[in-house]
Amino acid sequence: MERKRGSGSKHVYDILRNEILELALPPGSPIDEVRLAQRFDVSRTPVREALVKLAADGLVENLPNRASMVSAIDTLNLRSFFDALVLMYRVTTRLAAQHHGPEDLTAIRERQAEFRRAVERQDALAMIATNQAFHIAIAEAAQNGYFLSLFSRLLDDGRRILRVYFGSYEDRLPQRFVDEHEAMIAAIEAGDLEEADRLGRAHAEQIVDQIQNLMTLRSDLAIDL
Amino acid sequence: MERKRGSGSKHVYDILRNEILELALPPGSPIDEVRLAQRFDVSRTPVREALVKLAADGLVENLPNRASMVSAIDTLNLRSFFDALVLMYRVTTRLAAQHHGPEDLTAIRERQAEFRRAVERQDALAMIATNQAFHIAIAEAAQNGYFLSLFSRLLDDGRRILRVYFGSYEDRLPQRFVDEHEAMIAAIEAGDLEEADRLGRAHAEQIVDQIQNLMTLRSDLAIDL
DNA sequence: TGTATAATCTTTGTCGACAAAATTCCTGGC
DNA sequence: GCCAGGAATTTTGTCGACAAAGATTATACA
Repeated sequence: MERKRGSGSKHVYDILRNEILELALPPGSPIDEVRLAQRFDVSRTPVREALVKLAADGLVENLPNRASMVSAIDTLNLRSFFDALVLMYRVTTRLAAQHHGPEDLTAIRERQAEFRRAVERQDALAMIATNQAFHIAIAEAAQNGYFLSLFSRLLDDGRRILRVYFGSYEDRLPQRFVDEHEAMIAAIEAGDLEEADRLGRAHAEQIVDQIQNLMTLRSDLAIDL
Repeated sequence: MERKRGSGSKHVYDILRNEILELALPPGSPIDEVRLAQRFDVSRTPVREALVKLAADGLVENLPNRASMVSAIDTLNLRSFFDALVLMYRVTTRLAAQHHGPEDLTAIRERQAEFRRAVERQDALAMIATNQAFHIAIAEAAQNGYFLSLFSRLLDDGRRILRVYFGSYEDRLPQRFVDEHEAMIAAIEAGDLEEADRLGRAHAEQIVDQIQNLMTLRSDLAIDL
């Protein structure tokens, strides 16, 4: 099984990235380059390249002369995270209303249909994933690479935060999200910037409130905000 | 001249990054790994690691099986850049007013003093650098890593854009900037969120307008907005 | 002469190896 | 029994080398 030249590093990067986001590699766990090299049947060089990229993404920390570690969640400041998340929800929805093209809308609607199906069959993991894809589609319609990259990073961090604090995902995203998504699509299609902004903000703040409520309920896991 | 173990990659990264931002390496120019390795008297391994990091910063593009290139400016969307820049000016100034500590203010004031001196002696390059440092200090006072990293990237891109379009820096930042900076400091110190936001926005939009004015004047260099 | 094809050269992606740094384990002393 | 110091092991950072992919040059043919 020969792999194509140049794909080694990317392959390792993709797999590792996914395992970190899925918490198969828990935060704080050390990363052994040699073991990874054996596992993927490559040398240490592409493994190290993948680790450098993951460090740039903020998913691993690269201590000098020491083993790399999956970046810990407690280094994430939750207040910063919520502030940035709300702002990016707002601005991507607003700019999508301003700059979207017709093909953007079809992509957004497809993601929304997938999200709706996940909600209907009460598949919590799929809800997280499809909700994320829905908002990434909106961010792509906003046609601003700066906001897209920050938003992507925020949603990735959010996945890890949710899984760390509410590991089992027993809490389901409500039907209400489906309706809010529909309203956002309508505002984007209508090109109503203010309404899109308002909906994005309300949607984001509802998510933040929900997370914070769960956190106060589980005060044993509480961390300083 | 033995260099310390582990510093090789970082050394190459720092030098290259600075040369890219200073346009000593112009956008679009190819990067030869072997030549860099010889120049820095290291092997290709740390050079490649530095290039991967720079690619993550968006400063170089890494084409598979082809030479890496300094990322071209025309891939930057100026509208996106301006949108993101204005928003980050606003939000960092606002959050600095909300979350700053006393040591943040002294750091901000130091940067402002350096900026004032640069304006007084009409040192254009120093103006750019100290103005950037001033706003980074504000962003650090805002205590939000997400916004800080995006803002840093935006200011770096801004340096390259300015140098590409107005290579000689003959245009000087006006005294007015010094006064606006003072007003921002006062609002931050007073904890006046709305005023800080308003000043940040006005400051940013003035900068954007100034750049756009220069661009229309030099329509020969005009690109699509 | 211009173009397509083949041979050659250059440059990247990957590998195994080695040395430095860190970690672990062992030994000796209290 | 516990701690300190040092040896041995493990793991990282760097290196030189080789093969594959791309770029370049040379060649054959129309």
